[in-house]
Amino acid sequence: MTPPPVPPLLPTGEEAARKRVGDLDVDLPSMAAVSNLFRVVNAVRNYLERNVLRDYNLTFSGFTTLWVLWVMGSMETRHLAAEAAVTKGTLTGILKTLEDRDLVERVTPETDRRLTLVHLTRKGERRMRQIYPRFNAAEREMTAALDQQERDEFVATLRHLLSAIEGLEQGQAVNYG
Amino acid sequence: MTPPPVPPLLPTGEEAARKRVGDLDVDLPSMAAVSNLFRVVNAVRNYLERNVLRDYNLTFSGFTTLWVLWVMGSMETRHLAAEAAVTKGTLTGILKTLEDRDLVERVTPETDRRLTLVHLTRKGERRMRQIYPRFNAAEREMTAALDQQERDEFVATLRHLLSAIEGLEQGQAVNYG
DNA sequence: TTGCGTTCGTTGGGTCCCAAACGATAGTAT
DNA sequence: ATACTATCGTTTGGGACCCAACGAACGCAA
Repeated sequence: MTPPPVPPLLPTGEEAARKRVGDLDVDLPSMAAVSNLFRVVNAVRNYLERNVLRDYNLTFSGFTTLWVLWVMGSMETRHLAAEAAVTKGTLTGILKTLEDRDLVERVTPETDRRLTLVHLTRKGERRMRQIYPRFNAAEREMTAALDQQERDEFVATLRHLLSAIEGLEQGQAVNYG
Repeated sequence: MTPPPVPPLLPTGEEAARKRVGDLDVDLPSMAAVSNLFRVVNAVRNYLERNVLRDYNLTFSGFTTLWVLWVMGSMETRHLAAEAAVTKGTLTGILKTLEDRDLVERVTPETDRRLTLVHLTRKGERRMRQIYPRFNAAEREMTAALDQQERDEFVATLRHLLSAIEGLEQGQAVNYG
């Protein structure tokens, strides 16, 4: 375990980026916002997967899907996909995995045989009651560095961004359908 | 194209979540921070992929990889993986795709045949000069809703979160290696 | 009732993603 | 020289992800 011969590369590469694109007409603040956003999300997802979800053999997407069902109740596939922010095709695979583990069930209603109603099994609900407290505790650990005001402003900005981007997508909407 | 018979579900499900977990001892603000963070990133990634990257047949990961090479110059696989925030194994696949498209090259240096040095081809560099202005323009569109102060505070909070999470991971570090 | 367009969830193909195991290479201590 | 050990990038296996194409089921009009 010898120390590396050279100092580690800049973690974010931001300084290098500023120099490289300096001659182009680049908006650096928006670059910083987007690239740091992705860094944070990677860190958050990895932290949750490695410290919580791993113990229950669940992926982040699997957890999200179970969470939506737990919070909002049984729902049809396309709505579930929209809530979990994945396409219907992706959700098919996720549900297959969860169904193999007996955490969810798929039912075709007789009133319209095109549909599929998804709901949590008993086991799925029990599992969520175990996991969620730990998941939320990890969320709290990660955001503990922010005081109340900074955290509230952060959430407000996230909502602000979300509605702005949805506005940009008008007419060519992301449909997850 | 008939309108849906019922109003769309709450996009974030936050209200429903508050009711569902109300009896548990849950930290709602951190839940809001994390879940909105993921929503925003999904929206940002989708917007960039559909409006910019798609025209060049590039995935988000492929673009990120090219961007790091473009900005920071040729580098060895493990460093590139760390910069792009993926594991070495993942990067192997990404590089295979990019190499098939003649955008990057892999070279084994004679001084140490365990290593692989990755660099952009001429075509790869030309491609980046085409794409990046459009990519950055899209970044600017998405963050245009934020005034300068809000944007700066947002970036500061992102950095704050990043270092906090890295602190939590001490000793069981994520090392993309 | 027989078409015909629409709306479902699923499938297939290509890519990405991680963790773990692996083979090749290099360094080091006998 | 010869093991031992550490360090590379790659491979493997399970899963997630999108898009586009699809078949089954539905609804409505001719």
